[in-house]
Amino acid sequence: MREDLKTITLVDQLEEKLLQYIQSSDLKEGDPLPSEFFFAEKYNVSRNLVRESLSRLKMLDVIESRRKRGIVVKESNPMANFVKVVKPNLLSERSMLDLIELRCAMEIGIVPMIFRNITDEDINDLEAIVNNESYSNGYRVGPESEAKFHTRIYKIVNNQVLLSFLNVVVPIFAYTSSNFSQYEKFTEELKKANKNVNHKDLLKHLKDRNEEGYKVAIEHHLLPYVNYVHARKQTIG
Amino acid sequence: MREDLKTITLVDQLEEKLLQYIQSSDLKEGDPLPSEFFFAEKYNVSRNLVRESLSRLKMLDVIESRRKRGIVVKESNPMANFVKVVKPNLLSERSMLDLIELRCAMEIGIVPMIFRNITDEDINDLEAIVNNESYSNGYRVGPESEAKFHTRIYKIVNNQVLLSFLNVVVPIFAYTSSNFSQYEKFTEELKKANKNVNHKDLLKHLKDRNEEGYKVAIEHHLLPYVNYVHARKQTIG
DNA sequence: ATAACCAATATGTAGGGCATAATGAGAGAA
DNA sequence: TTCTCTCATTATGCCCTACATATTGGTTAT
Repeated sequence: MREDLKTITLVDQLEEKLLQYIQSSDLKEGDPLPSEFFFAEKYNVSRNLVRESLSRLKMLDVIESRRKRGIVVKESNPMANFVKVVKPNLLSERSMLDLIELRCAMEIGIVPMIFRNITDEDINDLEAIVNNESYSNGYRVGPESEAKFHTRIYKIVNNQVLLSFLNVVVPIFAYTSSNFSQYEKFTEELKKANKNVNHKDLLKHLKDRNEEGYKVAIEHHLLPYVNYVHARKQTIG
Repeated sequence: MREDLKTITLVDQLEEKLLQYIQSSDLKEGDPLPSEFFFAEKYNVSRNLVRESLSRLKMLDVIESRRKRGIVVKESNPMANFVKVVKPNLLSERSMLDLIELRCAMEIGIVPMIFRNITDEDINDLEAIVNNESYSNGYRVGPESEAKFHTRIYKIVNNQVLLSFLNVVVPIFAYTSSNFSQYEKFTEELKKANKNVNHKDLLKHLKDRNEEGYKVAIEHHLLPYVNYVHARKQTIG
């Protein structure tokens, strides 16, 4: 019934106004904003509220403030600060599953871009990473190695937002594989079906510039996750 | 040189502490948090700073506050509030290109998930949407129709975060196609090469449950964007 | 026992005050 | 004139008090 008790406060409105002000005033990165006092007068609120609103924008990396220098506009990576709040403890399982699913989709979707950009240097770096991996505790490498390899892959695409996204989802993957019980089952099944693909296999396709082969391989590589997400979503509705 | 003048303030630290507090205290959605006064005492700061920190978390939808009721924890869609700040005016061209690229990758990557989930009801809805589209001003529909169709596609995947992501990037697409000059050139080229794919074509593949055909078609459908992004990135380095 | 009322409580907002650091102008020296 | 040092100015960072308001829960009255 009374779900909508969260009142829209002055700070909320002010935040909106300040955003509009910044957007409409055609400011570029590094340009200074008027002082807190100015906004307080302009919008007829106390300096406290202005500070609160600006504080929100600071967190989102829209602006940055320096003592006395005042506040300057920032052009930020829109995903960079996400990593602050997207933490396993604060997310519902549902959201985590969504994020895992998106990461898998992303990884498959960037294949054309990878093969458009890949250079010999990329191959060399990846080779070094793969040679350093240890499969000591089974056929699957640890989350750190996993992240290292895929981060390097993402770099080929030359997309900063994509890299930030990976930073966001890596903790989710780590959390999931160590906390969600039935998870291991899916990896086991894959192994038995002999469809398990490791980084060495992926690298081979990259070396051969074999886009189709890589695409199939990466789909298999991610299949345990996709299956897991699908199954869990069925369960929790 | 002196780029790093942005001092780490007490609010920044407090924000971190409060996040940790929330994460470590094992609170579920709807659970109340201690009062602002409590935190002020606990961390030896003024209530103002506590309010500022909490205000940031509110903006990120981690918490929600109600008069007197106090502050309660929220389990939010991690991407939902993004749409507030990811606005064309506040982004560098670079970030916009990154986002466009990611959206294309996403669209291609979710194809397996679409065909895993699709039902007759989905087909019917999509058919209604396509029949309502007007190609009056050329062979390409407007951004609204574009968004409508793809939103419905995304719904098939049953992924809330994905839908939010679409909300984030739609304004970017609209801004780009109306503000970035050489953009139209790429669409033109595609049309000439007779590779242009419209929603009707996509729908046909969905109807036929033809995953491979759809995959190829959606890649063609998005090719103008991908080419545009690639070309621009080459130009701006 | 139910209804009306009141006190306690926590957020929302205002405004004053002080510390500090960066800036720029003005004074003094070469 | 020009360079350097100093100081007033200014804007952010932080604290404190006070009050309005809305919700909650207990108390009183019927």
